[in-house]
Amino acid sequence: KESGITFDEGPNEGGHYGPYVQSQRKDIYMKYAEKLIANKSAYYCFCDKKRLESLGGQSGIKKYDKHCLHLSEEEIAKKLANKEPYVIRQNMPTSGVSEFEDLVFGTVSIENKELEDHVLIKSDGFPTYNFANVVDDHLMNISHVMRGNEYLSSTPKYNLLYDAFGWERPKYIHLTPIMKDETRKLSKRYGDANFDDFIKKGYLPEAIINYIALLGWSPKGTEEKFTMNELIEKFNISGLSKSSSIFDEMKMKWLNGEYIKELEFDVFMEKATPFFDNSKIKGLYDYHKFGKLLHTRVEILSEIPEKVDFIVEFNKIDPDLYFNKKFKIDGDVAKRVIEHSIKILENIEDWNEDNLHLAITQTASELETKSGQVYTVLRVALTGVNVTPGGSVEMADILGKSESIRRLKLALSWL
RNA sequence: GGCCUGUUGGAGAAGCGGUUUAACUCACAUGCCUUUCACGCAUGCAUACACGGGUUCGAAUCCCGUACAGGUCACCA
Repeated sequence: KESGITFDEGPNEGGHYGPYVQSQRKDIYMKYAEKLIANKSAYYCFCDKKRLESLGGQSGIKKYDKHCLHLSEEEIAKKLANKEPYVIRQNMPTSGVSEFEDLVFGTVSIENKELEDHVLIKSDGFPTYNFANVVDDHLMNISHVMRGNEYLSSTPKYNLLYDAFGWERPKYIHLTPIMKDETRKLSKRYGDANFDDFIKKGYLPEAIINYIALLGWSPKGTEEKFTMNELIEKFNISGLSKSSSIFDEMKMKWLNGEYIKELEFDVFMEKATPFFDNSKIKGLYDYHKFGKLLHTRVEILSEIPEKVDFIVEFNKIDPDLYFNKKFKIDGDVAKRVIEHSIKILENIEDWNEDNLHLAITQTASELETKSGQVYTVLRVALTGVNVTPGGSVEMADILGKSESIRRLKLALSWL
């Protein structure tokens, strides 16, 4: 639901082809299995586990030997009457070739002798996936089957089932897996991040969907950023890839950043607030002011704490931090700038960005230096770090007048 | 092991026998912008089509083999 992917039919959605819960369809499967028995495409099998195990060669790979296919009508009737447990097996042809067209992989063919007489109905009366899948898809009017390509090699046996019923085969579209690296699938079972995890990390659902759509499929043009509606409109089977693709969080991150930048500021703040709450500025500094600065500086929301925590950690500043070649700043320059700035800043009555800019310009001109020098010195003096989101004016604005002055005086004492 | 399938730069990919000296995106690098960072803009990433044969006037594109990788071989889905 959160991803924006919806179903047309299902146990929760309803629809005209129910019931949609497999256990409620038990009778249906049995009825169809019996049709297959009637036309010799399937047969009862009474073999027990022990006999089945004895079939295994030294390699451990066994194939059912069609033993029960050759049971006589009377024997079958008798075993059935005795309530002997049974399964129903698909009767595979032993010669010839099965072929089908996959819309992605093209013609796929396999020799029928490779196929085994699989169980269709288990001894508990429930169908195997192999069988339910075919019966359900046909009864529910499925035209296209899209699924992971681990089903590619079992598709021929499903087709044989469609043929045995005289049903039209669906179109097949087998999709490649998303990999974590060259050899391993991205898998929740092995602790890889899933949709929920990415949401918790501050990814936007639209960005995740957009990125995932780009794995194993490529659009016609050179655009890559699409809304769900655009994806639906642009999607075409010919863009589907035959080889698997490796999940690259870096690119998803970039995409997410694009989505974040285009969020309305209010919406951004709404989503960002929980992450601000999780940072050290909670209850201390204005989220809104930091939000303005971080809107273009953050690719995923969970980066917020690490980008803002510095503001509360104000420790003794290493004089080397002031050193700046471009603006010709060293410890002495910093000292003079801070000293003079304090005097001017103390006179600001309305502490806002405009007035702060004016104060810095004034300081620079009175000191007969470039304003860049003042900006740079103050930024370091106010924060104690040399990389900040936003500059000295924004930092001073966030800190407020008294804290700014306090920090500048401290910074001065450390020089 | 048998069978099925795949293999274009670090990642996603376009390309479907000839204007390909192989698009585009991310990552990376550099420059511009700039009070740092980021955004934005520009440029680059030292000629990368798994390898070997073949077909062809011409192959990343067709065929064969090899290597590597994945899938499958359940009374699981």
